[in-house]
Amino acid sequence: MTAAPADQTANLLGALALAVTDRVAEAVTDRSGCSESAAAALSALDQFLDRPSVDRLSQVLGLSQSGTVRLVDRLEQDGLVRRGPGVDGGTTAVPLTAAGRRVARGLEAARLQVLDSVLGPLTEDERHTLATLVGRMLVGMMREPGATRWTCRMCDLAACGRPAGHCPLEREARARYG
Amino acid sequence: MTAAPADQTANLLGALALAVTDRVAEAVTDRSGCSESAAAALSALDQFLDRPSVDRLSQVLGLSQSGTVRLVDRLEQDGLVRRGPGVDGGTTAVPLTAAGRRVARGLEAARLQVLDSVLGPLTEDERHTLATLVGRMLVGMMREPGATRWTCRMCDLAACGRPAGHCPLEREARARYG
DNA sequence: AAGAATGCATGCAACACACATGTATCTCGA
DNA sequence: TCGAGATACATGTGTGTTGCATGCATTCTT
Repeated sequence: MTAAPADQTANLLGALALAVTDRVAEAVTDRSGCSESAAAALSALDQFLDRPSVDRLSQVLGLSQSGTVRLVDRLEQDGLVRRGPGVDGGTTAVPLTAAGRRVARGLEAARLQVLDSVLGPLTEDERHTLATLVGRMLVGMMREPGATRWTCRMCDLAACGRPAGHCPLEREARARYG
Repeated sequence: MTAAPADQTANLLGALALAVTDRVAEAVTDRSGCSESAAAALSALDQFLDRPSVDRLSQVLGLSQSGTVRLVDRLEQDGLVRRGPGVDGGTTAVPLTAAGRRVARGLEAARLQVLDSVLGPLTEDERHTLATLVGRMLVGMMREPGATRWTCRMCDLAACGRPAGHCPLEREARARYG
């Protein structure tokens, strides 16, 4: 048995990333009945933003401003969000409706369930090891805040452990930018 | 410091998968100047198939048959593939042109470069550990051959070590289906 | 108070994709 | 050898998602 090629790990990582992203997207869109970007928007609205504006949402999702407006149009038409007055007159807030929050929660659960099943073959110890390595890679991929889109869109804040300071990205961000 | 939540690993895995997929897609489309599915098609045509037919391509990419026909239209229009007679009169072969192969190779290199940089923070030992864990997860995600789309689309066969029998998916497939 | 900047909305267009259908070729049985 | 069914590719049509350019309202700066 000859040595594995140097790039095998890289290749496997790419395959896993693609496969996992596919499965999550499939589960999430099946569960919520809405498109991928709509799902990402709902997830973000459920978690990231206090009083989410259209503009902020466009940053999180990496969509253009007009694209985000259309997306919000669709979500509003489906009764998942409603537009309201923002903090000042120039902005519009986009809070979730009760139905929207329900869909968002379901979609997050579906995501975590898929991810959990992917981790199925690993022991507890191995998961811990994996978490460490993945955290380091994610930290390495960090960019300045507000660069393009959130690397963490679709993240589950509670699961991530961010409030308790367990999220490696959050910790790194604190260390870098205070 | 309280214990990390049980789902943290799952969440980190999801974040990494999304981030990696994003970066790869960005690099690949920047490099090749074509869409994501076009890039996947070029990669597949460069590697997976002996005498690729439209139908087979649609299976690999998980596109509908008509969608694949349009995709091939575009690729042909860009001079990246050319349609030719297939093995029998009913089929059409879609080999890469020289230009197409060049683009495909560049795109694969861009992909591996991104993945390699993601692995940057890890030591050699850690990469080895990661490869083992990722391989196990991928095997766990396997489905019957011909299910929907290839989990390995965009894979680099040489990097994967498939010819030498290093690819965990290939090994598992052999064990299962001979 | 005037001008610049910011944020949201809309007209318009492009792109990728799916569904339904049409057409050509192959396969198999009588 | 002929015809029925299967297979594979192509095309008409419609839809959903996105971006660009632009218009308009509000806020900030000087």
